[in-house]
Amino acid sequence: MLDNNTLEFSPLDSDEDPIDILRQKIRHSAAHVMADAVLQLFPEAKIGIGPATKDGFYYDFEVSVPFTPEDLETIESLMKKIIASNHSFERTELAKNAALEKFDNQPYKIELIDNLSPEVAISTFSHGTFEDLCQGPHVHSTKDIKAFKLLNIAGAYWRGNENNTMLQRIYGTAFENKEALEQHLTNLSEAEKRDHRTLGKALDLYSTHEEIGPGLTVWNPKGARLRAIIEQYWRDLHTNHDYEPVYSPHIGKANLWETSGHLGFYNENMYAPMEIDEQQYYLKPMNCPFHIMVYKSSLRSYRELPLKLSELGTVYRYERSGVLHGLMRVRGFTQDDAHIFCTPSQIEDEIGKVLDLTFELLSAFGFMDYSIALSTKPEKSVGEVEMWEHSTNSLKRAIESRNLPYTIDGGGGAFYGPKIDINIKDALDRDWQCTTIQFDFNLPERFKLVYQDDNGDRTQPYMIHRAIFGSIERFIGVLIEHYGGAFPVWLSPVQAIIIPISDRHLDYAETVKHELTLAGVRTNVDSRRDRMNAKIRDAQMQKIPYMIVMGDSEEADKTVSVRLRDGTNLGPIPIENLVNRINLEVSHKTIT
RNA sequence: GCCGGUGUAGCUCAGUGGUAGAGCGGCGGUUUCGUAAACCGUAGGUCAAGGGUUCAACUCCCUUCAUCGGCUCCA
Repeated sequence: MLDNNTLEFSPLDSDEDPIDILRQKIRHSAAHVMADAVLQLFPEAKIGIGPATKDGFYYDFEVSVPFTPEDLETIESLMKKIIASNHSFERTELAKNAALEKFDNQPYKIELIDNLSPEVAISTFSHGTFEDLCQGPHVHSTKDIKAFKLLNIAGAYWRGNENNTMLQRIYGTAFENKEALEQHLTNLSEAEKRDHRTLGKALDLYSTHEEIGPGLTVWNPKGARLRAIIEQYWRDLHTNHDYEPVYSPHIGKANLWETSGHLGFYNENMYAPMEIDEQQYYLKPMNCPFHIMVYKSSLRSYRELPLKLSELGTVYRYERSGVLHGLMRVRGFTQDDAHIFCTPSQIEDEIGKVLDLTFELLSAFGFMDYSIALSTKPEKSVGEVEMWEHSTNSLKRAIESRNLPYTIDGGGGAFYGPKIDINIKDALDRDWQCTTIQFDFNLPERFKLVYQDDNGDRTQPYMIHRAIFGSIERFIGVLIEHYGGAFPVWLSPVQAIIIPISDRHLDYAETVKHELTLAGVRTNVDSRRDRMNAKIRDAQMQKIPYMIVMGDSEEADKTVSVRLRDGTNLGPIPIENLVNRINLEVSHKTIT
């Protein structure tokens, strides 16, 4: 059994880098200055906590009237004054009683002090007239906060618990100099431009409708094309890796979900049942019970194992309205799901194969940076201790045999089994949760799964859930943001747009289109009565990789003039050369 | 779900207690053009929905819906 306590270590930390340590100090100090300013402007405010974060800082306040954007400006100018006053940050250590007394009109601080472990020295940091319970560290003086900006206001529950009071949180960011702040603000607006919700609309990929309902997506033709390409590649790859595709329905009877236990432990995320012929049916939140039924459709022999059943299965889960977000968090989505049924001796090898498949699949889409986390047995769990140990070790060995760096989330596994989660890092260095590989000791037991082993005995198989994209919707959302909408050629819904210079080139344009289409290129003729320049601009904004311009000379020479979306003009080339070039990029899945 | 913001034409947005505007897009026409926006004309809106206040509401108030920023980075 893995020891949760000793093996635990925290994910790769920013604390190593001196600039990050400095920023942390600056930001934490800025948070103090902000609390100082807020208390000066709103003396009756109660202060919560004010930590530095990955990109900035925040502070939580209880105020009778929520802050307005104008308040933010006022607070910001007062902060500037405080910073300019060049107050030094002073640390004071004090006894618990003294601390309680000092903060006796700050109930949240009192709560924090009461919860501090007795071994920790209680300290405060002060600058000017403001003093805050804090273990530091801070910069020397307020003037070391060289550049900051308040960003937004949000509600936040005290300690993140929705049973607690809702406080008003002000977010801001701070840097060691103006340039770094400017750079950060530029990055923020860059991220905004890449927002998949904006691009999804601009590129006409998908849409959502009030009439349909929140968290439910319809794919417009271009998005559907992209999705179909992704799914086709996924299917082909899975076939090559010995997965058997299956299909399952969207609803199933109540007793199925009772047996699986979902009605018990997953009820909150399931939609209300519908009654059909006096039977209750539920919309599926997961595919596993159906795949289990496929498994159970015949008595399995050990010779059939591992049995790997795969499906792009659409599931529906209730998500609280406030957490829905574009394609990233929705109520109806498609998992690239598979369930592996195997013998104990096969698990390590199978986990390894899933890892290999994962990296093969994700790298094809240009994701090369991963962070891997292994989650071990939580306090409350089902399944034999030996199974946990065997599985956890096999997960660990599979990762280590591939020399992959990983972290361990001690006790972070599901109650039914240990798991590996893999996040991908996108072009803006943001992490996205995709892949999960999970053991399940619960369902084989509940559904009484067996196989006939080589002694003729009936034995319970191991079962592994795994999804590599996680959700197709979210994965496409990530793809959109990663590429800023300029997809690699193999994924581009429209790979080439044909732009005739004038109407008299339309026939030749159609000929070229025909040839390209025959060669498998997704292309269209822009036959609108518009000038070439306008068509090019349009194609640029649609981020179409190839713009094929043609006029008299191309028609005469049977060539095409090719412009790439980065502005490069390849000049006139034979159609065949273009086709070869595109096909090469498609078959290599070249990232452009 | 909760706190706050937003909702005006297909899209992006302006607007006022006296019943609505631009640009782009669409459509019609003129132009036939050489690598990021030709020109002219024209149609299109119960100002998210419902209720209330008012002589009068897109504007003020309430409710609902949708959407955006957040809601365990822990002194």
